[in-house]
Amino acid sequence: MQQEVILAMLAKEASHGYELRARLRDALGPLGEAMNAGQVYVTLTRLEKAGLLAVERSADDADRSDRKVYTLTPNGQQRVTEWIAEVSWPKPDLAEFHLKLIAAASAGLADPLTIVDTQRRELLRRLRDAQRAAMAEPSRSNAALLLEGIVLRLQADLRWLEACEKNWTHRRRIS
Amino acid sequence: MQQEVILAMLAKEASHGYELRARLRDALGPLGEAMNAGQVYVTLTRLEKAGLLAVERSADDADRSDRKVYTLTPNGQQRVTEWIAEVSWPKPDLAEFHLKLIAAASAGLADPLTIVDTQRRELLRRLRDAQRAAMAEPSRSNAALLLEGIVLRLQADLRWLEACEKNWTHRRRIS
DNA sequence: ATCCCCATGTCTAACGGTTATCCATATTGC
DNA sequence: GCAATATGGATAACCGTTAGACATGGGGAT
Repeated sequence: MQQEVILAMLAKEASHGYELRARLRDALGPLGEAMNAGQVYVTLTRLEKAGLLAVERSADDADRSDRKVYTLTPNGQQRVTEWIAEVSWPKPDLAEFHLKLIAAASAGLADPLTIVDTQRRELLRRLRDAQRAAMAEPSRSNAALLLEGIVLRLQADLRWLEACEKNWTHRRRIS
Repeated sequence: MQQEVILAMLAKEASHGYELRARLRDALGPLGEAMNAGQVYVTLTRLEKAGLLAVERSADDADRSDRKVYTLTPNGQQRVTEWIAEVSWPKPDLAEFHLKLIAAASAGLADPLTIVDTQRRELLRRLRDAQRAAMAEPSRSNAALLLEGIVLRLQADLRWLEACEKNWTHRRRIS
């Protein structure tokens, strides 16, 4: 959970930490299930220390003044604005699997083709799950859109596994 | 850099930390450029503390006995074996961008379609870079294979951006 | 010979994301 | 009434990453 996501959610309205988590889960659909509240609070605490948000005592829950409402500071607001204008994308994370194949082969630990095959089965299973989940969501909803991205990702990764299979098959022939 | 990758590389042969990094970089091609040695040493230290590898004083460099050679312990060997048999895949990481769009729209910070457009340009640039890099690598090499995966990934993500554009265009019409 | 740069090799503090678990209070269902 | 659940908060620890520091030796330029 990137810090800026939390800040951006607070740009709309101040919230309790728990409420923030609920809003994030709502936006993520099934993919937000695994998000735990501890994560949100850790991030909120760090952001507060950095002066990007402030804590107010809840006014709404008159009999529960121990409840915190988190709200952006001007610095926090500015950070959100900057973030919106920034362009970034997650770093590719295929290296671990790639290195697994290489290490397994070079150390004689396993047949890379077997590893690829097993992985393919898992990705196919995940693909089916994601497609099923997407169809269960309302059309054009936030969750459906995100799941669509996951589906496309998995399809691309499966194509890469095909390429891995070909590559390692060829190497096996050579050696 | 996942711990098990380090362990698996050591399954082939014991190495200096710096040597390990070189071997990893070799396997990753251009994508390994950013990997710094500090990262490897942090991981090696943690693994040593966990009893998965041991340190021996370098015998090869007779006049440089302060050099360390890292080698697997039996527990480390076992962990590698287990890892090879495990099936996992990186968690999807499209949520941050997705939430950026949602937050920007709901807090009135920016037009999601503008964000998508800007991001698309960036991904296209990265795609060209990756394709160019792939062509510069020897055919069927480790680096070429990994770059192929990156290319496929970027293509999938661009497709998702198309879907995002459609989705948010439709929402704009509705509201 | 001396100096500087680079390569090999090692180390470390800090940041940020994640996870598991704990605590507190109020509400709901049996 | 009691247990389970929901709302709300907190924290230690782990792990990957990053930036930067340090040490030694070799090679090239002066």
